[in-house]
Amino acid sequence: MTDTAPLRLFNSLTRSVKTFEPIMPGEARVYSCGPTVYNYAHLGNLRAYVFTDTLRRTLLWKGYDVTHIINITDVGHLTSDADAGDDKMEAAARAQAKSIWDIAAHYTDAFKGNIAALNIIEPSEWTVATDYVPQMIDFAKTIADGHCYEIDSGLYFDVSTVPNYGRLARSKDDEGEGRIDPVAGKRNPQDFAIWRKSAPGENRQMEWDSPWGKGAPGWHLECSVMSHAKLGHPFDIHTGGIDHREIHHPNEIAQNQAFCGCGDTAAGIGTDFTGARWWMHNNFLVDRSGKMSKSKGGFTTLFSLIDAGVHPLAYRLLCLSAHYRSELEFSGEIVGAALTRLKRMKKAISVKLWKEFEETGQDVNDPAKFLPIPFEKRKDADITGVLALFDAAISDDLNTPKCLPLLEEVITDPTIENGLRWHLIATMDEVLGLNLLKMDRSELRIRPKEAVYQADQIDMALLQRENARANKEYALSDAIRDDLKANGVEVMDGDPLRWEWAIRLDQ
RNA sequence: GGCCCGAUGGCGGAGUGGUUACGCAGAGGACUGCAAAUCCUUGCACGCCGGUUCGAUUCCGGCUCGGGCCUCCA
Repeated sequence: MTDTAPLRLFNSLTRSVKTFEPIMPGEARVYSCGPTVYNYAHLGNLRAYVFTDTLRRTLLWKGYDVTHIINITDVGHLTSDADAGDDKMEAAARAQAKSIWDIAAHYTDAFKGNIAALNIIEPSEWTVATDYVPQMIDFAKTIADGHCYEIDSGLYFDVSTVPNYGRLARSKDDEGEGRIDPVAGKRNPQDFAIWRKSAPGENRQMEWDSPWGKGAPGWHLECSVMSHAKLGHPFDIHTGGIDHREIHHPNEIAQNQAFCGCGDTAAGIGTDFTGARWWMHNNFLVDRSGKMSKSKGGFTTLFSLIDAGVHPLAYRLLCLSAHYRSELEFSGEIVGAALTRLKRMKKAISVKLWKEFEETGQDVNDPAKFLPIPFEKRKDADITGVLALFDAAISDDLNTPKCLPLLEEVITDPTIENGLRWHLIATMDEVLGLNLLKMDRSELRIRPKEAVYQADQIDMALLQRENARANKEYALSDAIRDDLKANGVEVMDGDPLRWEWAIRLDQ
């Protein structure tokens, strides 16, 4: 932390960039709102975790000891409107005729698979909402008196009992002309459910006994409870999608204020108490019709990208090519451009590695050459100045789009000696997570689901073509190449990889 | 209806009061039997109207268009 630039981060509370100061020196405690596991994550959802991972990696890069929690929401999310709809999990279970627990397990596994495919570092711990129901009930008991009131549908939080409600959202108190009919009995339009009672005669797969009757916790409760249980309040940074800035996080803050009993200013904390010092929000992935969202349907998953022959890390690169606070456009063409960019980076590296091997006989895969420059030696090692620029860019509120050209410069600059080059790439890739050195280039060549040929068939055809070329039978060799091309295979004679899938990305 | 954000070259996307982002695509060249891949070179921009300024893509105001939130959402 002494030898790198001060880390400056945007805080949604103040809508400004400030130098990050941890509560405990050398430590950073981070909580990220995780997925509701009633369906597959779409690419827009995943952008949030690439952002969070960039934050995590940057903190590690700067020497912080990071504790990072991501929750899995397997209870409490409603399908629709003001607190009266189905639970999303229950609805999905019914639709698929499965146990709600099976639904949760299936989509949780799928999500974790996506996380791994994107080279996102696993959190220190995944917290699962249903594991914390007793703690949620305890939390609710603590705040019930003085902050909550009971009506037929459940226990509600009265937002007028905490100071400065909604300041994160910058919302106004006058509600205008909402599109949703208010729930009968609520004191304020913004009041939200802490505990939702099961309706009489309703048979839910997930319900618990509570002082307010059988039912399930409200969605906002879990994040307050799990962040408090795992990180303590206040912790350093709370992350989430920008949509949470308006409802979920203000509600979480209100709960935290009520639980802490500390009102707006907690003694000894030195800042307005919200439960976290920093609230950070990533912007949306959008397409021509607007933001991607689960409830809108027709979304793109990482799985469908892979089926089209796009490596997940191309999507990661796409995310890194824009600032996390900017909207990012998505289309097949756009992610295809990112894939091309990633493949070129990988190729430049692997070609240089191979040349180095031919010249010096050094093991191409020697792990020692791929080690990042130790934190305390980064300044000395940075004879090119490029590492300082990289540090400045990432320290400027995680400006990854500015980092990428610096990485590309390190990869291609002929004046950088290879030994240093590998260490510089490894050092930068600690933050960017593109797995540039250890992964083999051929791993980026993903067979599209619709592909006709198998790899061994292609090898066979290329062998025949080589024979034809050796005999100067160019009509035959060209015919083989044309056939491959017609079936989505590009022949690349001058490339050690020899051939590549042609990616067809519509839309 | 209320609140908020954005508008950069063909596409994506940084940034800046006066000098290159960068990537993808395109063009030219090298290489190749011809291509592809790769390498080199290269053209292309700051929504509209006013204002401030010696000078604005960058600051201010208005307009137009697009998007988000107000309901579950990353």
